Amino acid sequence: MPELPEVETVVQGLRKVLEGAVIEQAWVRRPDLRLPFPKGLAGKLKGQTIERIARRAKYVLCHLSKGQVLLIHLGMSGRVKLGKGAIPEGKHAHFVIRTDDGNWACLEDPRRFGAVDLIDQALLSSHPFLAGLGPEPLEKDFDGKMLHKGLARRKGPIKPALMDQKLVAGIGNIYASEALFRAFISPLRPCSSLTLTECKALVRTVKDVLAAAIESGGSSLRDHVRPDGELGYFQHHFAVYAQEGEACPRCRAKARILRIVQAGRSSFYCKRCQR
DNA sequence: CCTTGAACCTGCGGGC
DNA sequence: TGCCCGCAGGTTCAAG
Repeated sequence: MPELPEVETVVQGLRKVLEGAVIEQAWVRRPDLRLPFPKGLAGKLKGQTIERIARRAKYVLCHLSKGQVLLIHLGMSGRVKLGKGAIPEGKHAHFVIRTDDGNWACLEDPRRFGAVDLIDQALLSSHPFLAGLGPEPLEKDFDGKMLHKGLARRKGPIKPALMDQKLVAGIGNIYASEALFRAFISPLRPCSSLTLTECKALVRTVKDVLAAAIESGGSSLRDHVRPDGELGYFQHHFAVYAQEGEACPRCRAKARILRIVQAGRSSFYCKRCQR
């Protein structure tokens, strides 16, 4: 499910219910996600207060009272559900915590590309998942100048580069296509050919599309629901993603949305509007 | 270094 | 109905 907007939506949902609560019990049902669960995780979580929940790129970071951080990555198909009362038993309910006020949070992940780790706060930024991540796209340090410099000596096309978490962290397959469409830039354009003006425009559209998606509660495709069970609805605003064969929303009937494969992922664009 | 492609795993929808 | 194929929001590792 999750690119930055979806993860941000998850974080916002979890905050309301979990921040300030004490973990009364935790269960690891199936430990073999992409990264094996840390040994003794359930026991280590028991009794800790969830002080603050944050996001870095596509990672959920639950800061705990003993100076530790519970890191959650949702992979491709992960979701977090919240509830009260009976603990969920589903086949893909791999990890559950229950708080002292009777709420539970459950990580479900059919494809098991997700990961959970528990790390000391002091070691957070050097954790293998987080070290080397580029700037947050919604922060000020992601700007046209920085992007232009970052692209200057890259060889390949812009679209896979936008998804490179070392360049800028949090953009995935949906929002890369959407941001490029809004900036009228072809996904095939060589990175080094983008002018500073185009980089500024692209930074603007990346920020705009991510902010708009967060505002809409993220995109609900196959798996993604918000922790409260509500659906995000940004998928109804896709201009190009998964719109192959549809009329381009900008030039209308004059061109249809194309699907191509780049670095093994689908890209969607309008050949007429994006140069 | 940099880039691409395959691999990880399950589920769903389409075509036959 | 059932089977086979392609496809899916991410990351990482090997190979070129």
